[in-house]
Amino acid sequence: MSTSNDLAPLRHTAAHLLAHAVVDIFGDDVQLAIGPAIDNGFYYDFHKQTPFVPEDLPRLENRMRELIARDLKMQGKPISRAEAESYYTQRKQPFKLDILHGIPDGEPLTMYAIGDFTDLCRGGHVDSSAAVGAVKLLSIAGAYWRGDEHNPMLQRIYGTAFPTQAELDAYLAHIAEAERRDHRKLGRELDLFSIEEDAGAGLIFWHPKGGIIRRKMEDWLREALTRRGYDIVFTPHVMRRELWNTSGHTGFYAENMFGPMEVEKEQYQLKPMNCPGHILIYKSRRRSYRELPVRLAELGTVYRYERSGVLHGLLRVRGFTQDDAHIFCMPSQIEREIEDCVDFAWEVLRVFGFDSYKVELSARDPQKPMEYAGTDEEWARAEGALKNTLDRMQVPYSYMPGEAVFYGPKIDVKLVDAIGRPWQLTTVQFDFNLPRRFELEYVAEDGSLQRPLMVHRALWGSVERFFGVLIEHYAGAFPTWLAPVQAVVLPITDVQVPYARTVQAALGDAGLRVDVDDSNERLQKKIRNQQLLKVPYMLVAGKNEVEAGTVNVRDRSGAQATMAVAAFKDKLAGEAIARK
RNA sequence: GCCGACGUAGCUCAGAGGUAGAGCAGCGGUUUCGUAAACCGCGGGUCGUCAGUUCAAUUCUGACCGUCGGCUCCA
Repeated sequence: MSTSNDLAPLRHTAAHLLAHAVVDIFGDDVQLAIGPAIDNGFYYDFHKQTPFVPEDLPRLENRMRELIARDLKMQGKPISRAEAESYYTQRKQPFKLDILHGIPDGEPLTMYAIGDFTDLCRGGHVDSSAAVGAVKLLSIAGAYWRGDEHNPMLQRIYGTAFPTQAELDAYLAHIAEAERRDHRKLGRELDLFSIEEDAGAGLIFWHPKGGIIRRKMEDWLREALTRRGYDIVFTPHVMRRELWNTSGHTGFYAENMFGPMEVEKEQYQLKPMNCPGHILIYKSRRRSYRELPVRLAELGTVYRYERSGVLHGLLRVRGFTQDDAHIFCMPSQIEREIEDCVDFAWEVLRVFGFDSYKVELSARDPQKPMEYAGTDEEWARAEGALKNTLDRMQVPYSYMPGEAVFYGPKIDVKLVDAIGRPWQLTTVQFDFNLPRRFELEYVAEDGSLQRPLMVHRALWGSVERFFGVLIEHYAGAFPTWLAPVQAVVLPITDVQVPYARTVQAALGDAGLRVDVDDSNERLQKKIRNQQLLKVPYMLVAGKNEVEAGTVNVRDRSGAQATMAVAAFKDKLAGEAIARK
């Protein structure tokens, strides 16, 4: 299949055809803004007195198909700045004029014409409308001019285009698959979690089945943390606001914090981050170089104010638990620590069934050193440490200058899920800011006081978000070790219920999570119900099985095998231990 | 927060200015059944919340709460 890069010219042309269709149908009511190709298609922004309605999309789409069928040629013509200026002034197109004014003097300008539609455009088109092939308009949305909320709100129409209908259909099927996996839908259907209007937006309730999965995830994490030399800590959810003044969060992070609360005339603050808490533990006594690195880990629940419009299921919430850790170490130790963080990230990928990832190294913008905390030397050394580590581990990565946060450079790992979507979860960040603000130190070998390096690191990012990603990655069909119910015994008639109970007890004694479906339903219905709940194994128990002391095991794919109860117990326990 | 759409039973959804319906789920019963939906019956909604208009509102208007698609891809 073509990549989005190859498709950009085709989609850019499709955007022009969309604008053509909009002008055809709505005429002078619209002003044109901008219409680029994007990763999965294209959009065009318009300013229009009355908003587009969903019924407009098929009309516009049909019009676009007519234009495509006419095989219109795309023709570019150079134009002078003055000509462009008067062209758009005459036609009362303020956004086009704004674009024009943003183009540096001396750059050549081109007008691209296709059919009756002419647009100031940088170019990058296919030659004719016929090459656009198959189009589909997907949605209408509001978007600020130039993405700035102080600017007018425009009407954006999103669409996509492919050379052939078959490729378009494949893409639409992919979208449908993503909808099928939507963690919000599966979360309800599988009774994993909910968000309760009575409690407030962006706050997650973990139901018993979601709770089992979370506990299994956390059990694994705590084991891994311990194995890798982290110390697990717990810190308060509310701390004096003065602490957040010291850390600087009341300044640079104020936008994302819940408001202060007053207790006995003292201001307190719900924590948006765990770092100050860990720093207080570090500072609680004098530290020696002998005990470094200090690695403090916490499943730390934080609360952040997110604007109502950006909340999204488990992926964007207002209260969540970070799998957070802070590493305090000497410069000589830093590369080993970074390496372990990256290696830890690999372990996460492996354990949770991801086999693809991308790594980004975010550095500061060399043009604006003043906008960052920390000295040039610190930045050079930290970026060097990150680079060296990745190179030594032979990890391919993208170097992203200007993408670092103000307090230090970082490595981000984006994992790629079962249907190819990237998710940014793991982050490993240097912090030059907090050690200085809190005056962190340790006693060096020569007795002098030195400032430790501090690294923030999260693997899942947050338990909630990672859970959401896992639900979609597995499409709700969790591997045995995570599945809330690992097997369900299905007695065919009431007569087998006592036997089903003994099977349940035998497996339960081995620490396995097993239910019995003793409902008054036929076997077909029980199977259907459990299939919808995505239980890994169904154990059918009828007359034959009772007599033989076996169960007929049906897995989620529908495959069947009869085996002794003890044999199934070993199989299931083996999978649980192997985290399959 | 902003633009647009939406909010009717647990879920999916229909409906109309004169106080509501289906399927599934639930409950009761019949059936005792071999690998993705047996049959009969019953209960369940102050139609998101609060105001306003009206003889009358769940339906119209407004505010609020919440959900969904977007608001960083730059001629």
